[in-house]
Amino acid sequence: MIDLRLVREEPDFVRASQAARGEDPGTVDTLLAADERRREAVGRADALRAEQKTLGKKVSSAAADERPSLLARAKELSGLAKAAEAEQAGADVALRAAHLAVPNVIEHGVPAGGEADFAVLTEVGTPPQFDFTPRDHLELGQALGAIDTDRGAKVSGARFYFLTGPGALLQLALLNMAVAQAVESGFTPVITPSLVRPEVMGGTGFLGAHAAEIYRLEADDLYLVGTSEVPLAGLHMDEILDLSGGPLRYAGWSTCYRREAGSHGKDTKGIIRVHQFDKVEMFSYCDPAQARDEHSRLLAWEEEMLAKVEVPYRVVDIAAGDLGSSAARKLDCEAWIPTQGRYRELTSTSNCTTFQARRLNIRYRDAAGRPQAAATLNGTLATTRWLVAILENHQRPDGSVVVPAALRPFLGGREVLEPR
RNA sequence: GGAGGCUUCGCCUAGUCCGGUCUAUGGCGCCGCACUGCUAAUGCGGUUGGGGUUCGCGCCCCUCCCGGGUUCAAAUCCCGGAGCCUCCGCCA
Repeated sequence: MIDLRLVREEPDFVRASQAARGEDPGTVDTLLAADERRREAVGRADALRAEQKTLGKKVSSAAADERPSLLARAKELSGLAKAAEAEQAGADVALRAAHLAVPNVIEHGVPAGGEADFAVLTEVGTPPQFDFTPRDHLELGQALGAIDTDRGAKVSGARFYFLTGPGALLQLALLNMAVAQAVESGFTPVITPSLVRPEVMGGTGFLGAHAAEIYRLEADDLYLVGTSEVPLAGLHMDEILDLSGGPLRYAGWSTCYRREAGSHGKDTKGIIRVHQFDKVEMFSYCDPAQARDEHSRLLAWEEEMLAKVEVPYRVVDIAAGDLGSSAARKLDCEAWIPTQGRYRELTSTSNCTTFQARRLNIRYRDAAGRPQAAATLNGTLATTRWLVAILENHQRPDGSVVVPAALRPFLGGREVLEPR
């Protein structure tokens, strides 16, 4: 939810954000009207309740002969107050709905437009030139005995896989390296639940337009998370945090589940787009005034990881229409995938400002000691998909794969993965 | 799966049987002031959160896990739900 004060005081600012997202600026006016109606309703109900309360108190102390008339008045007021309360409840519901319908206000500088309108901020490294025909990650993975998608499909269906032998070890090495970096950088490592309650999933903003992406366990009314951002955001739900010592930073390790509804036919081969994968995710709670700086730091930590695996990548500024409801700005790092001849997303860091925190009731005390909505941010440190970039970029003519130096300590010192 | 207990203003806690003066008790912590020639002790005062209104002081409403109900009136009575804990059973 966005800040209602901002909507009241600078509606044009919010309308402009909606326009950049390609969404209806009219939702802002709907919200303003709902806000106005609610405040009127609250005023009426409060006044009636106050009157009813004082009268009710008189009843207990009234003389016997005054009681009947007092009770009659009280009863009448009670009815009026109930009606006003019902009206207020209706106005509350309407406001909430209008409030939830407005996505986060974009950060200044975010490119307007849709999926194709991203801006490339930087490119790092150069795509490798092979003097042989490079193999794709699946071919490499199969030869190494690292990836088994056939049996993944047999056991669980399309978009499932087994990581075996060196594949399993490589993923563990990568994720462990991510955790090690996070801990060194001051993050608290966390292994999170993968199933969350509806209010947590909803609070993070995932039950809106992308609800079809999410697995739901109907028998238990729980959702499988698509990222540990969800449980990490829920971690401090309904709490008032002490941020006086700087941001609270967590590095979550979890398995992630995605239905990939609507992506039929895309990336059907290998492990680029799968229903289940593992991820180490950074999550930060901070003072909203520091959120922009924190976003830069998260990006820097992502780039540090990408440097360690030695793959060429670029950083893109995602356009407003492609942000998702919670993010004010989203920066993706995309790695070069040789056999596709293009860059693919490996990391994504979002500044959600106070949007998620308002929904989840996560606050901190400002300098004056007043509770205020905190800012939340997240960013990827490593995922299963990284194996694709590592395998393809570091392959050699014989199908072996060189392990990036930084990763070797996490792989028992192995320098090369050899085909079986 | 079965049985029982618990949930109160940051933390702990009184109050719930028997509805109104609960405008919720006390302790810890925190803040302010006073005092003692030190920031220690002591005393006094303040300290839930949300909302409405106001230039402001302030005033008002809501808030005793959540949602309904009874009543002029609910922390308190009734119904439903959630979470936590204990024990039994089952499984690992």
